[in-house]
Amino acid sequence: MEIPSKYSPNETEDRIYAMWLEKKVFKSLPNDKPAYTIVIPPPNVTGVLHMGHMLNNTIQDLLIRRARMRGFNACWVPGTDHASIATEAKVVQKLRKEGIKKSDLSRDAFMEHAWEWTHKHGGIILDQLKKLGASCDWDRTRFTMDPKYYESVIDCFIDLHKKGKIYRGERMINWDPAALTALSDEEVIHKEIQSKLYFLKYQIEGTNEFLTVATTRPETILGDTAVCVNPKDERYTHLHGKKVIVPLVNRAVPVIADEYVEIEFGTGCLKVTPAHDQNDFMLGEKYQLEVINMMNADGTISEAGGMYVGQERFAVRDQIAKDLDAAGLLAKTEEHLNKVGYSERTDVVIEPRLSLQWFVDMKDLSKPALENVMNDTIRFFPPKFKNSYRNWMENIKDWCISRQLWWGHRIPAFYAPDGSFEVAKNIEDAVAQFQAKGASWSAADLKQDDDVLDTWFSSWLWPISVFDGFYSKEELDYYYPTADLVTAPEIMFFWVARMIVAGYEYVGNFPFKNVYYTGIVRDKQGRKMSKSLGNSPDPIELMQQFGADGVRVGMLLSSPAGNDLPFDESLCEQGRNFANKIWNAFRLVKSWEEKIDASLEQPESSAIAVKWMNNRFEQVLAEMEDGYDKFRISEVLMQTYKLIWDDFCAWYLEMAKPSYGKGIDSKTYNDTLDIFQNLLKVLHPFMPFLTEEMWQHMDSWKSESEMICISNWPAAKTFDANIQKEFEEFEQLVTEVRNVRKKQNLPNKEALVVSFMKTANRNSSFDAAFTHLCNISELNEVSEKMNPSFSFMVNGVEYFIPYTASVDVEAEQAKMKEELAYLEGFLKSVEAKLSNERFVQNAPAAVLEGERKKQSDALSKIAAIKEQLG
RNA sequence: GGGAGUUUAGCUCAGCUGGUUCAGAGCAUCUGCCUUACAAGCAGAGGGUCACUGGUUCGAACCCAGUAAUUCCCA
Repeated sequence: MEIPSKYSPNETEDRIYAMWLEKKVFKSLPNDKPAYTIVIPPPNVTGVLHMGHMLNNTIQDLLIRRARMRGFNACWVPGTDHASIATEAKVVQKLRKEGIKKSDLSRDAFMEHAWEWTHKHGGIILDQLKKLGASCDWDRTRFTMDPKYYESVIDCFIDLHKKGKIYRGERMINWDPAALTALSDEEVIHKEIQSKLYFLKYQIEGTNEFLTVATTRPETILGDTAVCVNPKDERYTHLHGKKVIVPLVNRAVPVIADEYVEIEFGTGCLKVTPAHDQNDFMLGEKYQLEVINMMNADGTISEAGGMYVGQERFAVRDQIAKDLDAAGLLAKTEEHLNKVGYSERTDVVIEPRLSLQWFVDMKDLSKPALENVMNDTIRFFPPKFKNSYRNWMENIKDWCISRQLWWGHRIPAFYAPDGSFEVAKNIEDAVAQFQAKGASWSAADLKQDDDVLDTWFSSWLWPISVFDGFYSKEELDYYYPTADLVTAPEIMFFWVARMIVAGYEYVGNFPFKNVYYTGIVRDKQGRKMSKSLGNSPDPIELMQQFGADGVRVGMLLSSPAGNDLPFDESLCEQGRNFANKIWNAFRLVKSWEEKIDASLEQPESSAIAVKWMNNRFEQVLAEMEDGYDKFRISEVLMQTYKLIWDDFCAWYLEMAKPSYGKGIDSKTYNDTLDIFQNLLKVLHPFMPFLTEEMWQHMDSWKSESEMICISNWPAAKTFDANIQKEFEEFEQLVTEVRNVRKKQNLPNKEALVVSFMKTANRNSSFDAAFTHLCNISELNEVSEKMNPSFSFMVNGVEYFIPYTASVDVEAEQAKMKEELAYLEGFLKSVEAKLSNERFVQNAPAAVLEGERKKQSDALSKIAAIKEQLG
């Protein structure tokens, strides 16, 4: 059979993936085997695959594939998130293009559009994951708005409300005046903005004196109800208890004193607008200040403002500055670098706003979640994230869960005309509950809350609800807790922490054992990859160019847990090259099939090669298992890479390769197949397509297991560190000989004679491999130095290769002198150490011994060079 | 403003208990090679004041303090 010299992933990957699906190898149902479960961080239902997903899902696939091969019942649950605000924004945008305004639609009509949009664009991302090779159990695909999932979210709300953990209250929230909804803190992006600091003059009541107050938002004076100074600020002590007149508005407000005010900032005086600033609200509650809400939901000035009514907030800011200036009440303005909150979705400036919202009281709920991360019941990788987790959980605030949107889980609260309400699963239950309390409202009287729940209020149940855990214990008991969660550190608070909270609250156990935090994928300039910057490559195109395996390797080559990944296409190129390298190793071994000569004995050089390679495999396997335990994925990949490229291809295959025109003995051939098979197994999680393709080409492998993805992971055996040590000497020897060849321009075809000085303890175990690999015609033991010749020392044994005519003797001697000088300097430093009494007294024996060995090695090398120089 | 990191070769990173795993890896670079699996390759080589300053120690990339640069999270 003809195998092309270049591996072409495009012809392979779809075929292999189709085979896996057809054989249902990713399917999982509870059985006798131990479960190993991962739930996917559900991407936005209408989203498309970006590089962050690629990284994330490659890691998950790797973990799940390895687990599957290690004999676990591996279950990777895929699914998507309804992404309330993002999806609704897209639907609104699409409708607008069609000339339809959301406000003209009924809720039901809008929902129809939203579902239509979801069905049209939903699931694209899941198909893209298949290209990547993701071995999810696709039959389990879940969506956070599936009927059963929906129900669990509503039941959770009702339950927490019953427990008194959910309440309704007036709070300062982040208001998006464009989307007309409250946002969670996490949906607000703080940007540094060059703005102005306005210095406003407040007349002190009953005097002609003025107090100057600095503010970035002069329009909010319409809502001022106090001015605050620091009690320690001596400049203003005389004003405590006095009143000042708000400029233009002419309202008299008290001067209050609170430590909150920073003496250094501005003039040290703070205007207090309780309705329009989080901290001012706090001051307002503390000092019982009047609350004037001077702004409408859309960001225009309200009736309560009294002036500029109906005008837009930023227009008023400019206007009021002019008017203040005209009235002589604007002392000055300064440039000021200010942090301003913007809406993640609409990119408008957030308005702090008082409003009635639903909250979850997190204080008690979060306790087990904090404790069990800190005590490593749930382990974070890398562990440094425990610090910020603790910081957040210890200062946790109540969670605002209502959103003024339609796309999502509608809050199950039913209001009576008198404003009283009941939380119930449906309107019938609500009527019954009202009646139980003696209120005889009928269904027609009641109105359900218009708002929906924060998306995270559904996704925090993900590890439970994907198994219908609220309604059936069967699957939950088997699959939960899951093994690993792979996600980005940015959503540690709004997702990871809350899943842990929900896990303890509803299952009484943690949702996952390990959390692996990936880094952020950045471009070469260190910028985060984003659609708006247009600096993100299209993952699908990348996979077409380099193959899914190449891209997987590229992503993992440089991404230790928690570290950002500076993405560069050259990494994928490296991955592709690696695939090709293995492919060609396969071609070589495959070609031996026809060269087997049963009459041949295994040559000694091959026997040692097999022995060493098997030993090497065990050694690296042990290192890899250790790396996996610590989630040091990129290190494991690099170990695998070097094991295959360097150890197997560069050394083993070269040693085992029959000489030109010769056949191969069947023992070496079979040993090589066994070695190759193990290598492919440990490589499979990284490069599933390539390894499966090769597996399918080799009948003897297929007879062990139909497919590599369900074959058995190699069991760890012991290894002999001595063999590796001997190999390293051999490696050095080969390199020295190659250098000599290079110096003389001697091609490998020409055989060489190598001599070595008779020594008692020279190890000869690799001699056969040495003569085979380096084309040595004679390897002689001599008792006298050979001159003139190249000489070098490997582990205390001196080797000689006679000069041929073309050697530049002068240059050789100059080089030797250089080395001599270096060795003498080295010796001096070692001897200085050894003559230091305190070192000799304090250093451990092993260190001392090492230093003495350095000394004796250096001495013998120096002697050898001196002799060579004559 | 509060908190958490990071700084080692041109790039991306290892370096675990202070000492032979101690200055390393991959990529990139340079020099030879179309050598009968692979030029997407082979063989070899060069490359670092371990951010800076001080301290502890017989001994510091590693521990301590300070400085600088930088990233992230929170307000």
